[in-house]
Amino acid sequence: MRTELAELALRMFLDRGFDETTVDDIARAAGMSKRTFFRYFPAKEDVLFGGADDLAAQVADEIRARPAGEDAWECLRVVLGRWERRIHASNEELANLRLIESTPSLQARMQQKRNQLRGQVADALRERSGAGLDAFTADLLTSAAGAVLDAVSREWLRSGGAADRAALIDHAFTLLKPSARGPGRG
Amino acid sequence: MRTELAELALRMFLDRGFDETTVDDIARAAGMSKRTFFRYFPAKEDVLFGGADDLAAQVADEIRARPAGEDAWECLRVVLGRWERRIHASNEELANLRLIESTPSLQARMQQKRNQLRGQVADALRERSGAGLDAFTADLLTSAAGAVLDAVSREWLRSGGAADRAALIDHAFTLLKPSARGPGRG
DNA sequence: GGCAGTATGTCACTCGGTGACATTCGTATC
DNA sequence: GATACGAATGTCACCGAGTGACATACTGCC
Repeated sequence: MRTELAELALRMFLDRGFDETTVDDIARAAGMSKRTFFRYFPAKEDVLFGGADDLAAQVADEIRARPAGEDAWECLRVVLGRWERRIHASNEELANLRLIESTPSLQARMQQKRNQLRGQVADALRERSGAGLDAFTADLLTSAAGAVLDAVSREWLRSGGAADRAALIDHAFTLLKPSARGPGRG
Repeated sequence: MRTELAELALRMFLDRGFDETTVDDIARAAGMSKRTFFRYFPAKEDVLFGGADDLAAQVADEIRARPAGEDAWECLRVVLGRWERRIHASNEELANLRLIESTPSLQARMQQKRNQLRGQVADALRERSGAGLDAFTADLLTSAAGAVLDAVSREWLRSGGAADRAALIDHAFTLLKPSARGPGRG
């Protein structure tokens, strides 16, 4: 039900634009009232980010499942690389991303979701490595990883979907790999 | 006028909270109508980010003014370090940041502003170094720099304002310094 | 059949934001 | 000093996102 609603809404957004599509329009098209729509989704924007919370938990779990001795940055590269490949594999994702990128309120919601994810990942990263990783470093590394995904998404968008996301991610992670100094090992 | 309005609004936000303070409340307290408020600020959130646009332009200019031969990452570290020190020096900033961090819509607006800044900085970075920096790398470096500032802000907040921001920024920039491989020089 | 619980609809309301139009006010000009 | 003009402001009506309260189905269950 949530899924059907989400698909319908997405189609309407791509067709008319996000701001030009009223919640009432969506609800009517789905044969329900506006009030009911808001019982499925807390906000209009969330219709596009339905799976984000589950995803965050899943990613955090994958992080926790990595070997405790593994370098934190390497761990992020592996897990987020996999995630990225899983999520943005489909063709629809390009239109989807374009929609988000061209709609401020959607961009805002996306960043909020990503920040939640980042927090969970930072926690998972610290759990995984015992007391070997301070809060600041975990924050820094997850923020940097987010920056990588961000820049890659932008480049992918810029290339019209032609860019090799996996290669870009790999390259970016390599470029920003923390230089070993201080208690760097996680 | 904008400034007075901004100060009044901030006081009210800190006092009652952002969501609990109506635009009409602010306008009334300032002796004007709601409509007039919206002629000074395009949105309620913007009352806190009045200077952000000027600041972005200023930062971009500083970037452009750096020597063309300087390493891009070093350039970011210097300019953003200065900026950071200038902005967050005051005591009020702690309460301010706490307010933003605890209010989703303010956080969203802040990130939007920061992303605008990021874009301008990326452009400035590329202008500065002729054709020596591709769009993706500029995006990646500015995103990473943003990640640094983000993580530092969070740590500063976590420490209750006690942390040494300058030292943290320095440390973070050093940690994430791009390893020289490929056409790395900017 | 009656009963509880859940999904839904309806209604009224708040608040952020905007467009249209009237009004005021300071000021330059004749 | 009257006037005309433009900018700032107020008023009003409106839209759309959300929410709370309450009524009303539609289930399964005893």
